[in-house]
Amino acid sequence: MLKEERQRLILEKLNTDKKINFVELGTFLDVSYDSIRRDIIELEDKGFLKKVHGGAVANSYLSILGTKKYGANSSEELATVSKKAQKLFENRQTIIMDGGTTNFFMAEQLPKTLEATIITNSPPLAMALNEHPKIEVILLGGSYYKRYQITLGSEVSSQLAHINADYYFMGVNGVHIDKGLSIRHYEESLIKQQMMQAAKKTICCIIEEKIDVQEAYKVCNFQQLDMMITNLKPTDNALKDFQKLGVEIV
Amino acid sequence: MLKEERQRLILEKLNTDKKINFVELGTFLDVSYDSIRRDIIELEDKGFLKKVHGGAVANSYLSILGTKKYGANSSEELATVSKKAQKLFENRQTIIMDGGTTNFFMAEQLPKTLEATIITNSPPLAMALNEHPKIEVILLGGSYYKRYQITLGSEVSSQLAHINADYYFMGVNGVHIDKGLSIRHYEESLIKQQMMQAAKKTICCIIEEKIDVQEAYKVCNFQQLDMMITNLKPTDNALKDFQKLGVEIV
DNA sequence: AAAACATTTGCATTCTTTTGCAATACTTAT
DNA sequence: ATAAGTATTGCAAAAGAATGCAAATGTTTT
Repeated sequence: MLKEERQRLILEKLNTDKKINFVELGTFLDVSYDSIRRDIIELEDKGFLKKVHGGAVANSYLSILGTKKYGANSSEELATVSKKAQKLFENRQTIIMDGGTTNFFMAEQLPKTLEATIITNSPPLAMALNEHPKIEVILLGGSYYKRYQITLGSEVSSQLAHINADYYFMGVNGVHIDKGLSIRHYEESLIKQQMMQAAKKTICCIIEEKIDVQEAYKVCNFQQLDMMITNLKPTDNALKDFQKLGVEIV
Repeated sequence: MLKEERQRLILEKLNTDKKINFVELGTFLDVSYDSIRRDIIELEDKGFLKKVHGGAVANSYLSILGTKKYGANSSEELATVSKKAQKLFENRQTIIMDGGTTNFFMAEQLPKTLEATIITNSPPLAMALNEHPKIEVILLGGSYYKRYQITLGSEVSSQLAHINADYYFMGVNGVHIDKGLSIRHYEESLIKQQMMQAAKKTICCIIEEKIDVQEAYKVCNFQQLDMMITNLKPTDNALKDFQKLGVEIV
C-alpha cells in the first residue's frame, strides 16, 4: 500500500471521526504501528492534524478546508509559512492581523497557551481564536465586505488611529520587486497602509504563487516591509533579487 | 480513549451544563476520578475553565454557532418565532440585531432578495449574511467576547451613538413581567440599552423557555418594548399578564 | 540491466507519558 | 466536632513514543 494512499485514508477517517487511534488504525489498514506513527508525524508537519499521545485529533482548519474553498494544494505551503511565523509570537504582544487565508491559518495554529492581544478586521479570524482562551481579540468594526469577509471603511480607520501594535501581519495578493505589495481592492489597500502605521513592524507572509505577482492597488514598496516569510528557503532562486533590499527574508 | 478526546467532551459538557462534577463525569466517561481530575487541572492551566471544589465551572464559551448549531430541542420554537418576525422586514430598512441564537437563526432565514442594512455586534451573524447579496452589513467593532461571540465595549458604544435604525431586534435571556428584560452579562446589558436608543422601535424575539425568567442584569422594563414575538399564540395563557401592558404581542 | 542511491518499512530497545490505586490531608456541612 | 465527601501526593503498572538498525522496496544513473 502506498504511503500517499494510506495518508489519504487517514485524513478521511479523521474527518469523519475527528480522532484516530494508532493501534486501531494499524490493524484497520494492516500496516505496522510505526508506519502509521510516521505518517501521522508527516501529516502533522504539513498542518493537517494534531498529534497527541495515543493518536491524533482533527485540526479545526481541516473542517474548513473540507467544506470551504481553500485548495488543498496550497495548504502545505501555508503550513510551512505558518510554522516559520509562529516563532515570532511571544507572550504579551499586541499584533494586528488582517484577512486572508494565510493569516487565518496562522491564527488557528497559534499555541493555546499564548497570551497576546490580536487586533483584526476579519470576523472569521476573530472566531478562529475562540479556542485560545488567553488571547484577547479586538475586532475592528465597520462596513462588512462579504466577498473578503473583512470590515473596512472609516470606522476601521478611526479605530486604528489610536492603536500601537508590535507587529502587523499583512496578507497581500502579490509581491513584486518593483511594484511592491499589492491587492485587488482599493479601500482595503488604504486600511492596510494604516495598519502599517499602527504597528512597529510589518511582516508579510506569503506563499510562492504570489511572488512576482502584481495586482491593481499598491499598498507599499517592498522595502517598507520589515520581514517577508515565504514557504521557500531564503536562499531560493526566486527570492534572489529580494535579498538585496534589506528586508529580512525567512 | 484519547486524553484529548476526553477533554473535548468535558468542555462540551461544561458548555451546556456550565458546571461539572468529577465523580459523575468519571462514571459518564468511564475513567477513573483521577484522570478526570488531571484533565481538569490541565484544562484550567490552559485557561479553558475554572476548577472549584468538587468540580469545575465554565470559563469560556467554545461552541461556535456554526459548528454546533442550535439545540435540536428548541429549533422548532426558533423557526416559529423567526417566521413571525420575517413579516417585519421590508426593503430599505436599517435594522440592529445583536447576538444570540434567535437573531442568528432569523438572519439566516431572511429572504435572499431583501434589500436592507443590518447593524450587528455579532460576527457570526454578519457572516451568516454572506449569502444575502442585497443586505449591507455593518459590524460594530470592539473587544470581542468569545463566550458570547459578540463585540462589546466603548468602541461599540461610540459607533452606536450616531446610528438611527428602524428596528432593533433584541435577544435576551429572560423576560419577566415585573423585572423586565434581563441578561447575564453586565456590559452587554449596557450595549443593549444603547441599541434601544439607536432604534425607533425595539422588538424582542423570544422562545417560551425564557418567559418569566429573570437574569442578573436588567436591560429595560417590559413596557419599554414595542413588540414581543414568541413561539406561542398571542392568546396563550402564559402571555395573559403581558397582554395588558400595551406592548404588541405576536 | 545492473549498480548506486534513496526511501520506506518493521522490529527491538529504551525512554516518556498516562493511568489507577492507596494512603493522607483538606473542606464542607451537619 | 465529626462524618462524609473531595483533594493531593507518590508510586507502580501499562500504554505509548522515539530511536537506531537492517531488510525490503523503489528510483535514478550508468
